[in-house]
Amino acid sequence: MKILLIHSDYLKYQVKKETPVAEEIEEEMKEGEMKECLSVFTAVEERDENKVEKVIAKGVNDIKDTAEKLDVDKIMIYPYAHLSSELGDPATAVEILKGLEDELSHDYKVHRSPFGWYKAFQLSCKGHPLSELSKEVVVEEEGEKEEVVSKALKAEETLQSTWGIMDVDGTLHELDIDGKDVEGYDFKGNGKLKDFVLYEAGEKEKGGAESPHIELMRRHELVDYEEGSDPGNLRFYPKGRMMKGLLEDYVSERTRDYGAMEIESPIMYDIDHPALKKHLNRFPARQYRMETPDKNVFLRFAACFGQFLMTRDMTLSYRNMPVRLYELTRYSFRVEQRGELTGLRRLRAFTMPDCHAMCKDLEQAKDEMMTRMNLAISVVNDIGINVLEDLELVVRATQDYFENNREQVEKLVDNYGKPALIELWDEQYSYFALKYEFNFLDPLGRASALVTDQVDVEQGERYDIKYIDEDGKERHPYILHLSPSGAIERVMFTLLERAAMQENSGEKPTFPYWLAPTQIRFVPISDDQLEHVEELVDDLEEINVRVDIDDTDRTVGKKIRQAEQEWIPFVAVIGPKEIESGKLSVRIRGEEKEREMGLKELKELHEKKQNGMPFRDIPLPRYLTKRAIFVG
RNA sequence: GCCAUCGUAGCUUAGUUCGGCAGAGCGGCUGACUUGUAAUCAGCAGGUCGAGGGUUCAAAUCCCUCCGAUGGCUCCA
Repeated sequence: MKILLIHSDYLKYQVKKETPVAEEIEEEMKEGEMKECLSVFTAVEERDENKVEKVIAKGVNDIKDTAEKLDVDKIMIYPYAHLSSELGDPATAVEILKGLEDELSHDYKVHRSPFGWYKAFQLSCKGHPLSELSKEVVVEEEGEKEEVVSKALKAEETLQSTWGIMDVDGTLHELDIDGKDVEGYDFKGNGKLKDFVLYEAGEKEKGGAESPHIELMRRHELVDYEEGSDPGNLRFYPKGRMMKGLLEDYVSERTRDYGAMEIESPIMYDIDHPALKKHLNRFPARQYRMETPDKNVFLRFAACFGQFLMTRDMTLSYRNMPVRLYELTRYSFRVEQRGELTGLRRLRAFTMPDCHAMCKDLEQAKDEMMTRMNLAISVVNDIGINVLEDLELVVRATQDYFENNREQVEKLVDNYGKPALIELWDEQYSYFALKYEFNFLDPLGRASALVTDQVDVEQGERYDIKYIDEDGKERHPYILHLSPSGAIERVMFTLLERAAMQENSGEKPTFPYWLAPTQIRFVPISDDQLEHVEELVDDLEEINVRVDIDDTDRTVGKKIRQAEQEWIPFVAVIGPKEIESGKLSVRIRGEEKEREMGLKELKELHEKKQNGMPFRDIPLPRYLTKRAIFVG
């Protein structure tokens, strides 16, 4: 509803002729006049339909607000269609206008001019600064929005789960969880798994400390908050962008190697698209919503939409299956509740590698899921996160699915290689019947999922994705949803948290070598060595090493300290001695004493640590004196 | 979203209890020093005290609203 409020000396009207939508009126309503009043020109709009009472309440509120400020006791309600181009139906309009009249009558003298008549009117506006005011009365489409996005969210709230631990040999131990007590399994030597159970199903200790990665991501000039955006949308500095880019490169390369076809799809979708609308109802998340010039759209929370709409239009035969599609979503968007956001761990905009496989039947889906689990294990290990030591497996399924496919779950747990948490749902709240996750546990027992794969038993049909089977009949595929590494930001979160854990246990914290922003730093003792160092750096860059030079006028001690604080793996001090001997004095991070070696040996050490992982050039100027500071 | 805590220079922070001149260290800049494996010395610049409103002779300090951050609840990649 749109309203235009005018503080008037008077408003006077005479009814002339009825329009097709005119309300029936008494003779006495055919003309009217009010002096020293607030004139309320009103247009009821389409979006007010079905929300009559709320619109009235809100409108009354707004009008009273203004009336109080202007200190008037008379109100003229005047229907005025020209305020809006999206008018509601006349019956609703009359209902709302009458409602406003009734409600306002309690406190004001109210006159309502008739709806749907051509009228002549004379109006005198007082002309002071507050005398003209237009307002839009919008009732949040709570009902509607909730309907669209939250069925799965709501279903999840009432979900009943039973919990268990499955051994590698397939034995399932049912857990009895009461607060901080877990019975039914001997967690000896497996404290992390117990922490994980408590995090998922029990109560954990109160009073958590700030996640260490938050300070680290800023101190190392990787990532920072961006107050100019929405919460959970971060800025990446050059070093952070490089690290993230390398991870993106690697995960994408490995996923393509597995046989996935990389595609690209839009980040926004029509909220009124029938298949998408139903899909939203089966995914427990909130979306960013926005208006384009022609449509109401939402921002994707994963790559499903684009890939499914694409496969729906494809011609598929059983011979093509499984069909694997991959996209690195930069970004996926989820409007997580404000209090759920933390640093790199939980964001509203994040980069997720998302790989779907269309499988012709459940048997093929099971086999494919196993292949993909091995891909994920290999990818995560190679990145520098130890799957067995650092992560915990959970398999979640509906009770029904588990009973009929227990063998699959046993194989997944066996393949992972250590006891896993099992969650069984009493009903299927979302589109998947089974999912597994690799979860990282921080020292305070907070779990974050990285890798996940799901068996989707609904959306082949929902999106009308079809393949022609051997018997010539059309069938809907089972769809797997894999993120082979988990969100890239969350991978960075895990790496930083792990570094903090190293530090706490007395080790020197490190980045995986292939991700270290600077891999080798040269520290010349004085400016005299700069020319020589320059040659060494040129030489090293030939074989793809990220090298830089500390050419500041700090003391050697200070330069070393600086390099240590940047967690640089190799630091080479160059003075007259080294130039003389042609050797290098190399400090290796984590070793007590520096080592003397030739350039060749340093190159070999580099190659060994780089281990064939992707490479990007150093993202900052070679000379430290040329570098701008991003954070303190 | 709810509850709690927090927001002072680029960074870390003192000052907020009980209203009364906004201070320091690091970093930056300038100069000196040209240095041998985790902090060289001196000087200078740098502040809408998160934003807006209110109370007051006077607000970083008290009150209100908003924004942002952290932790917990809930939830996820």
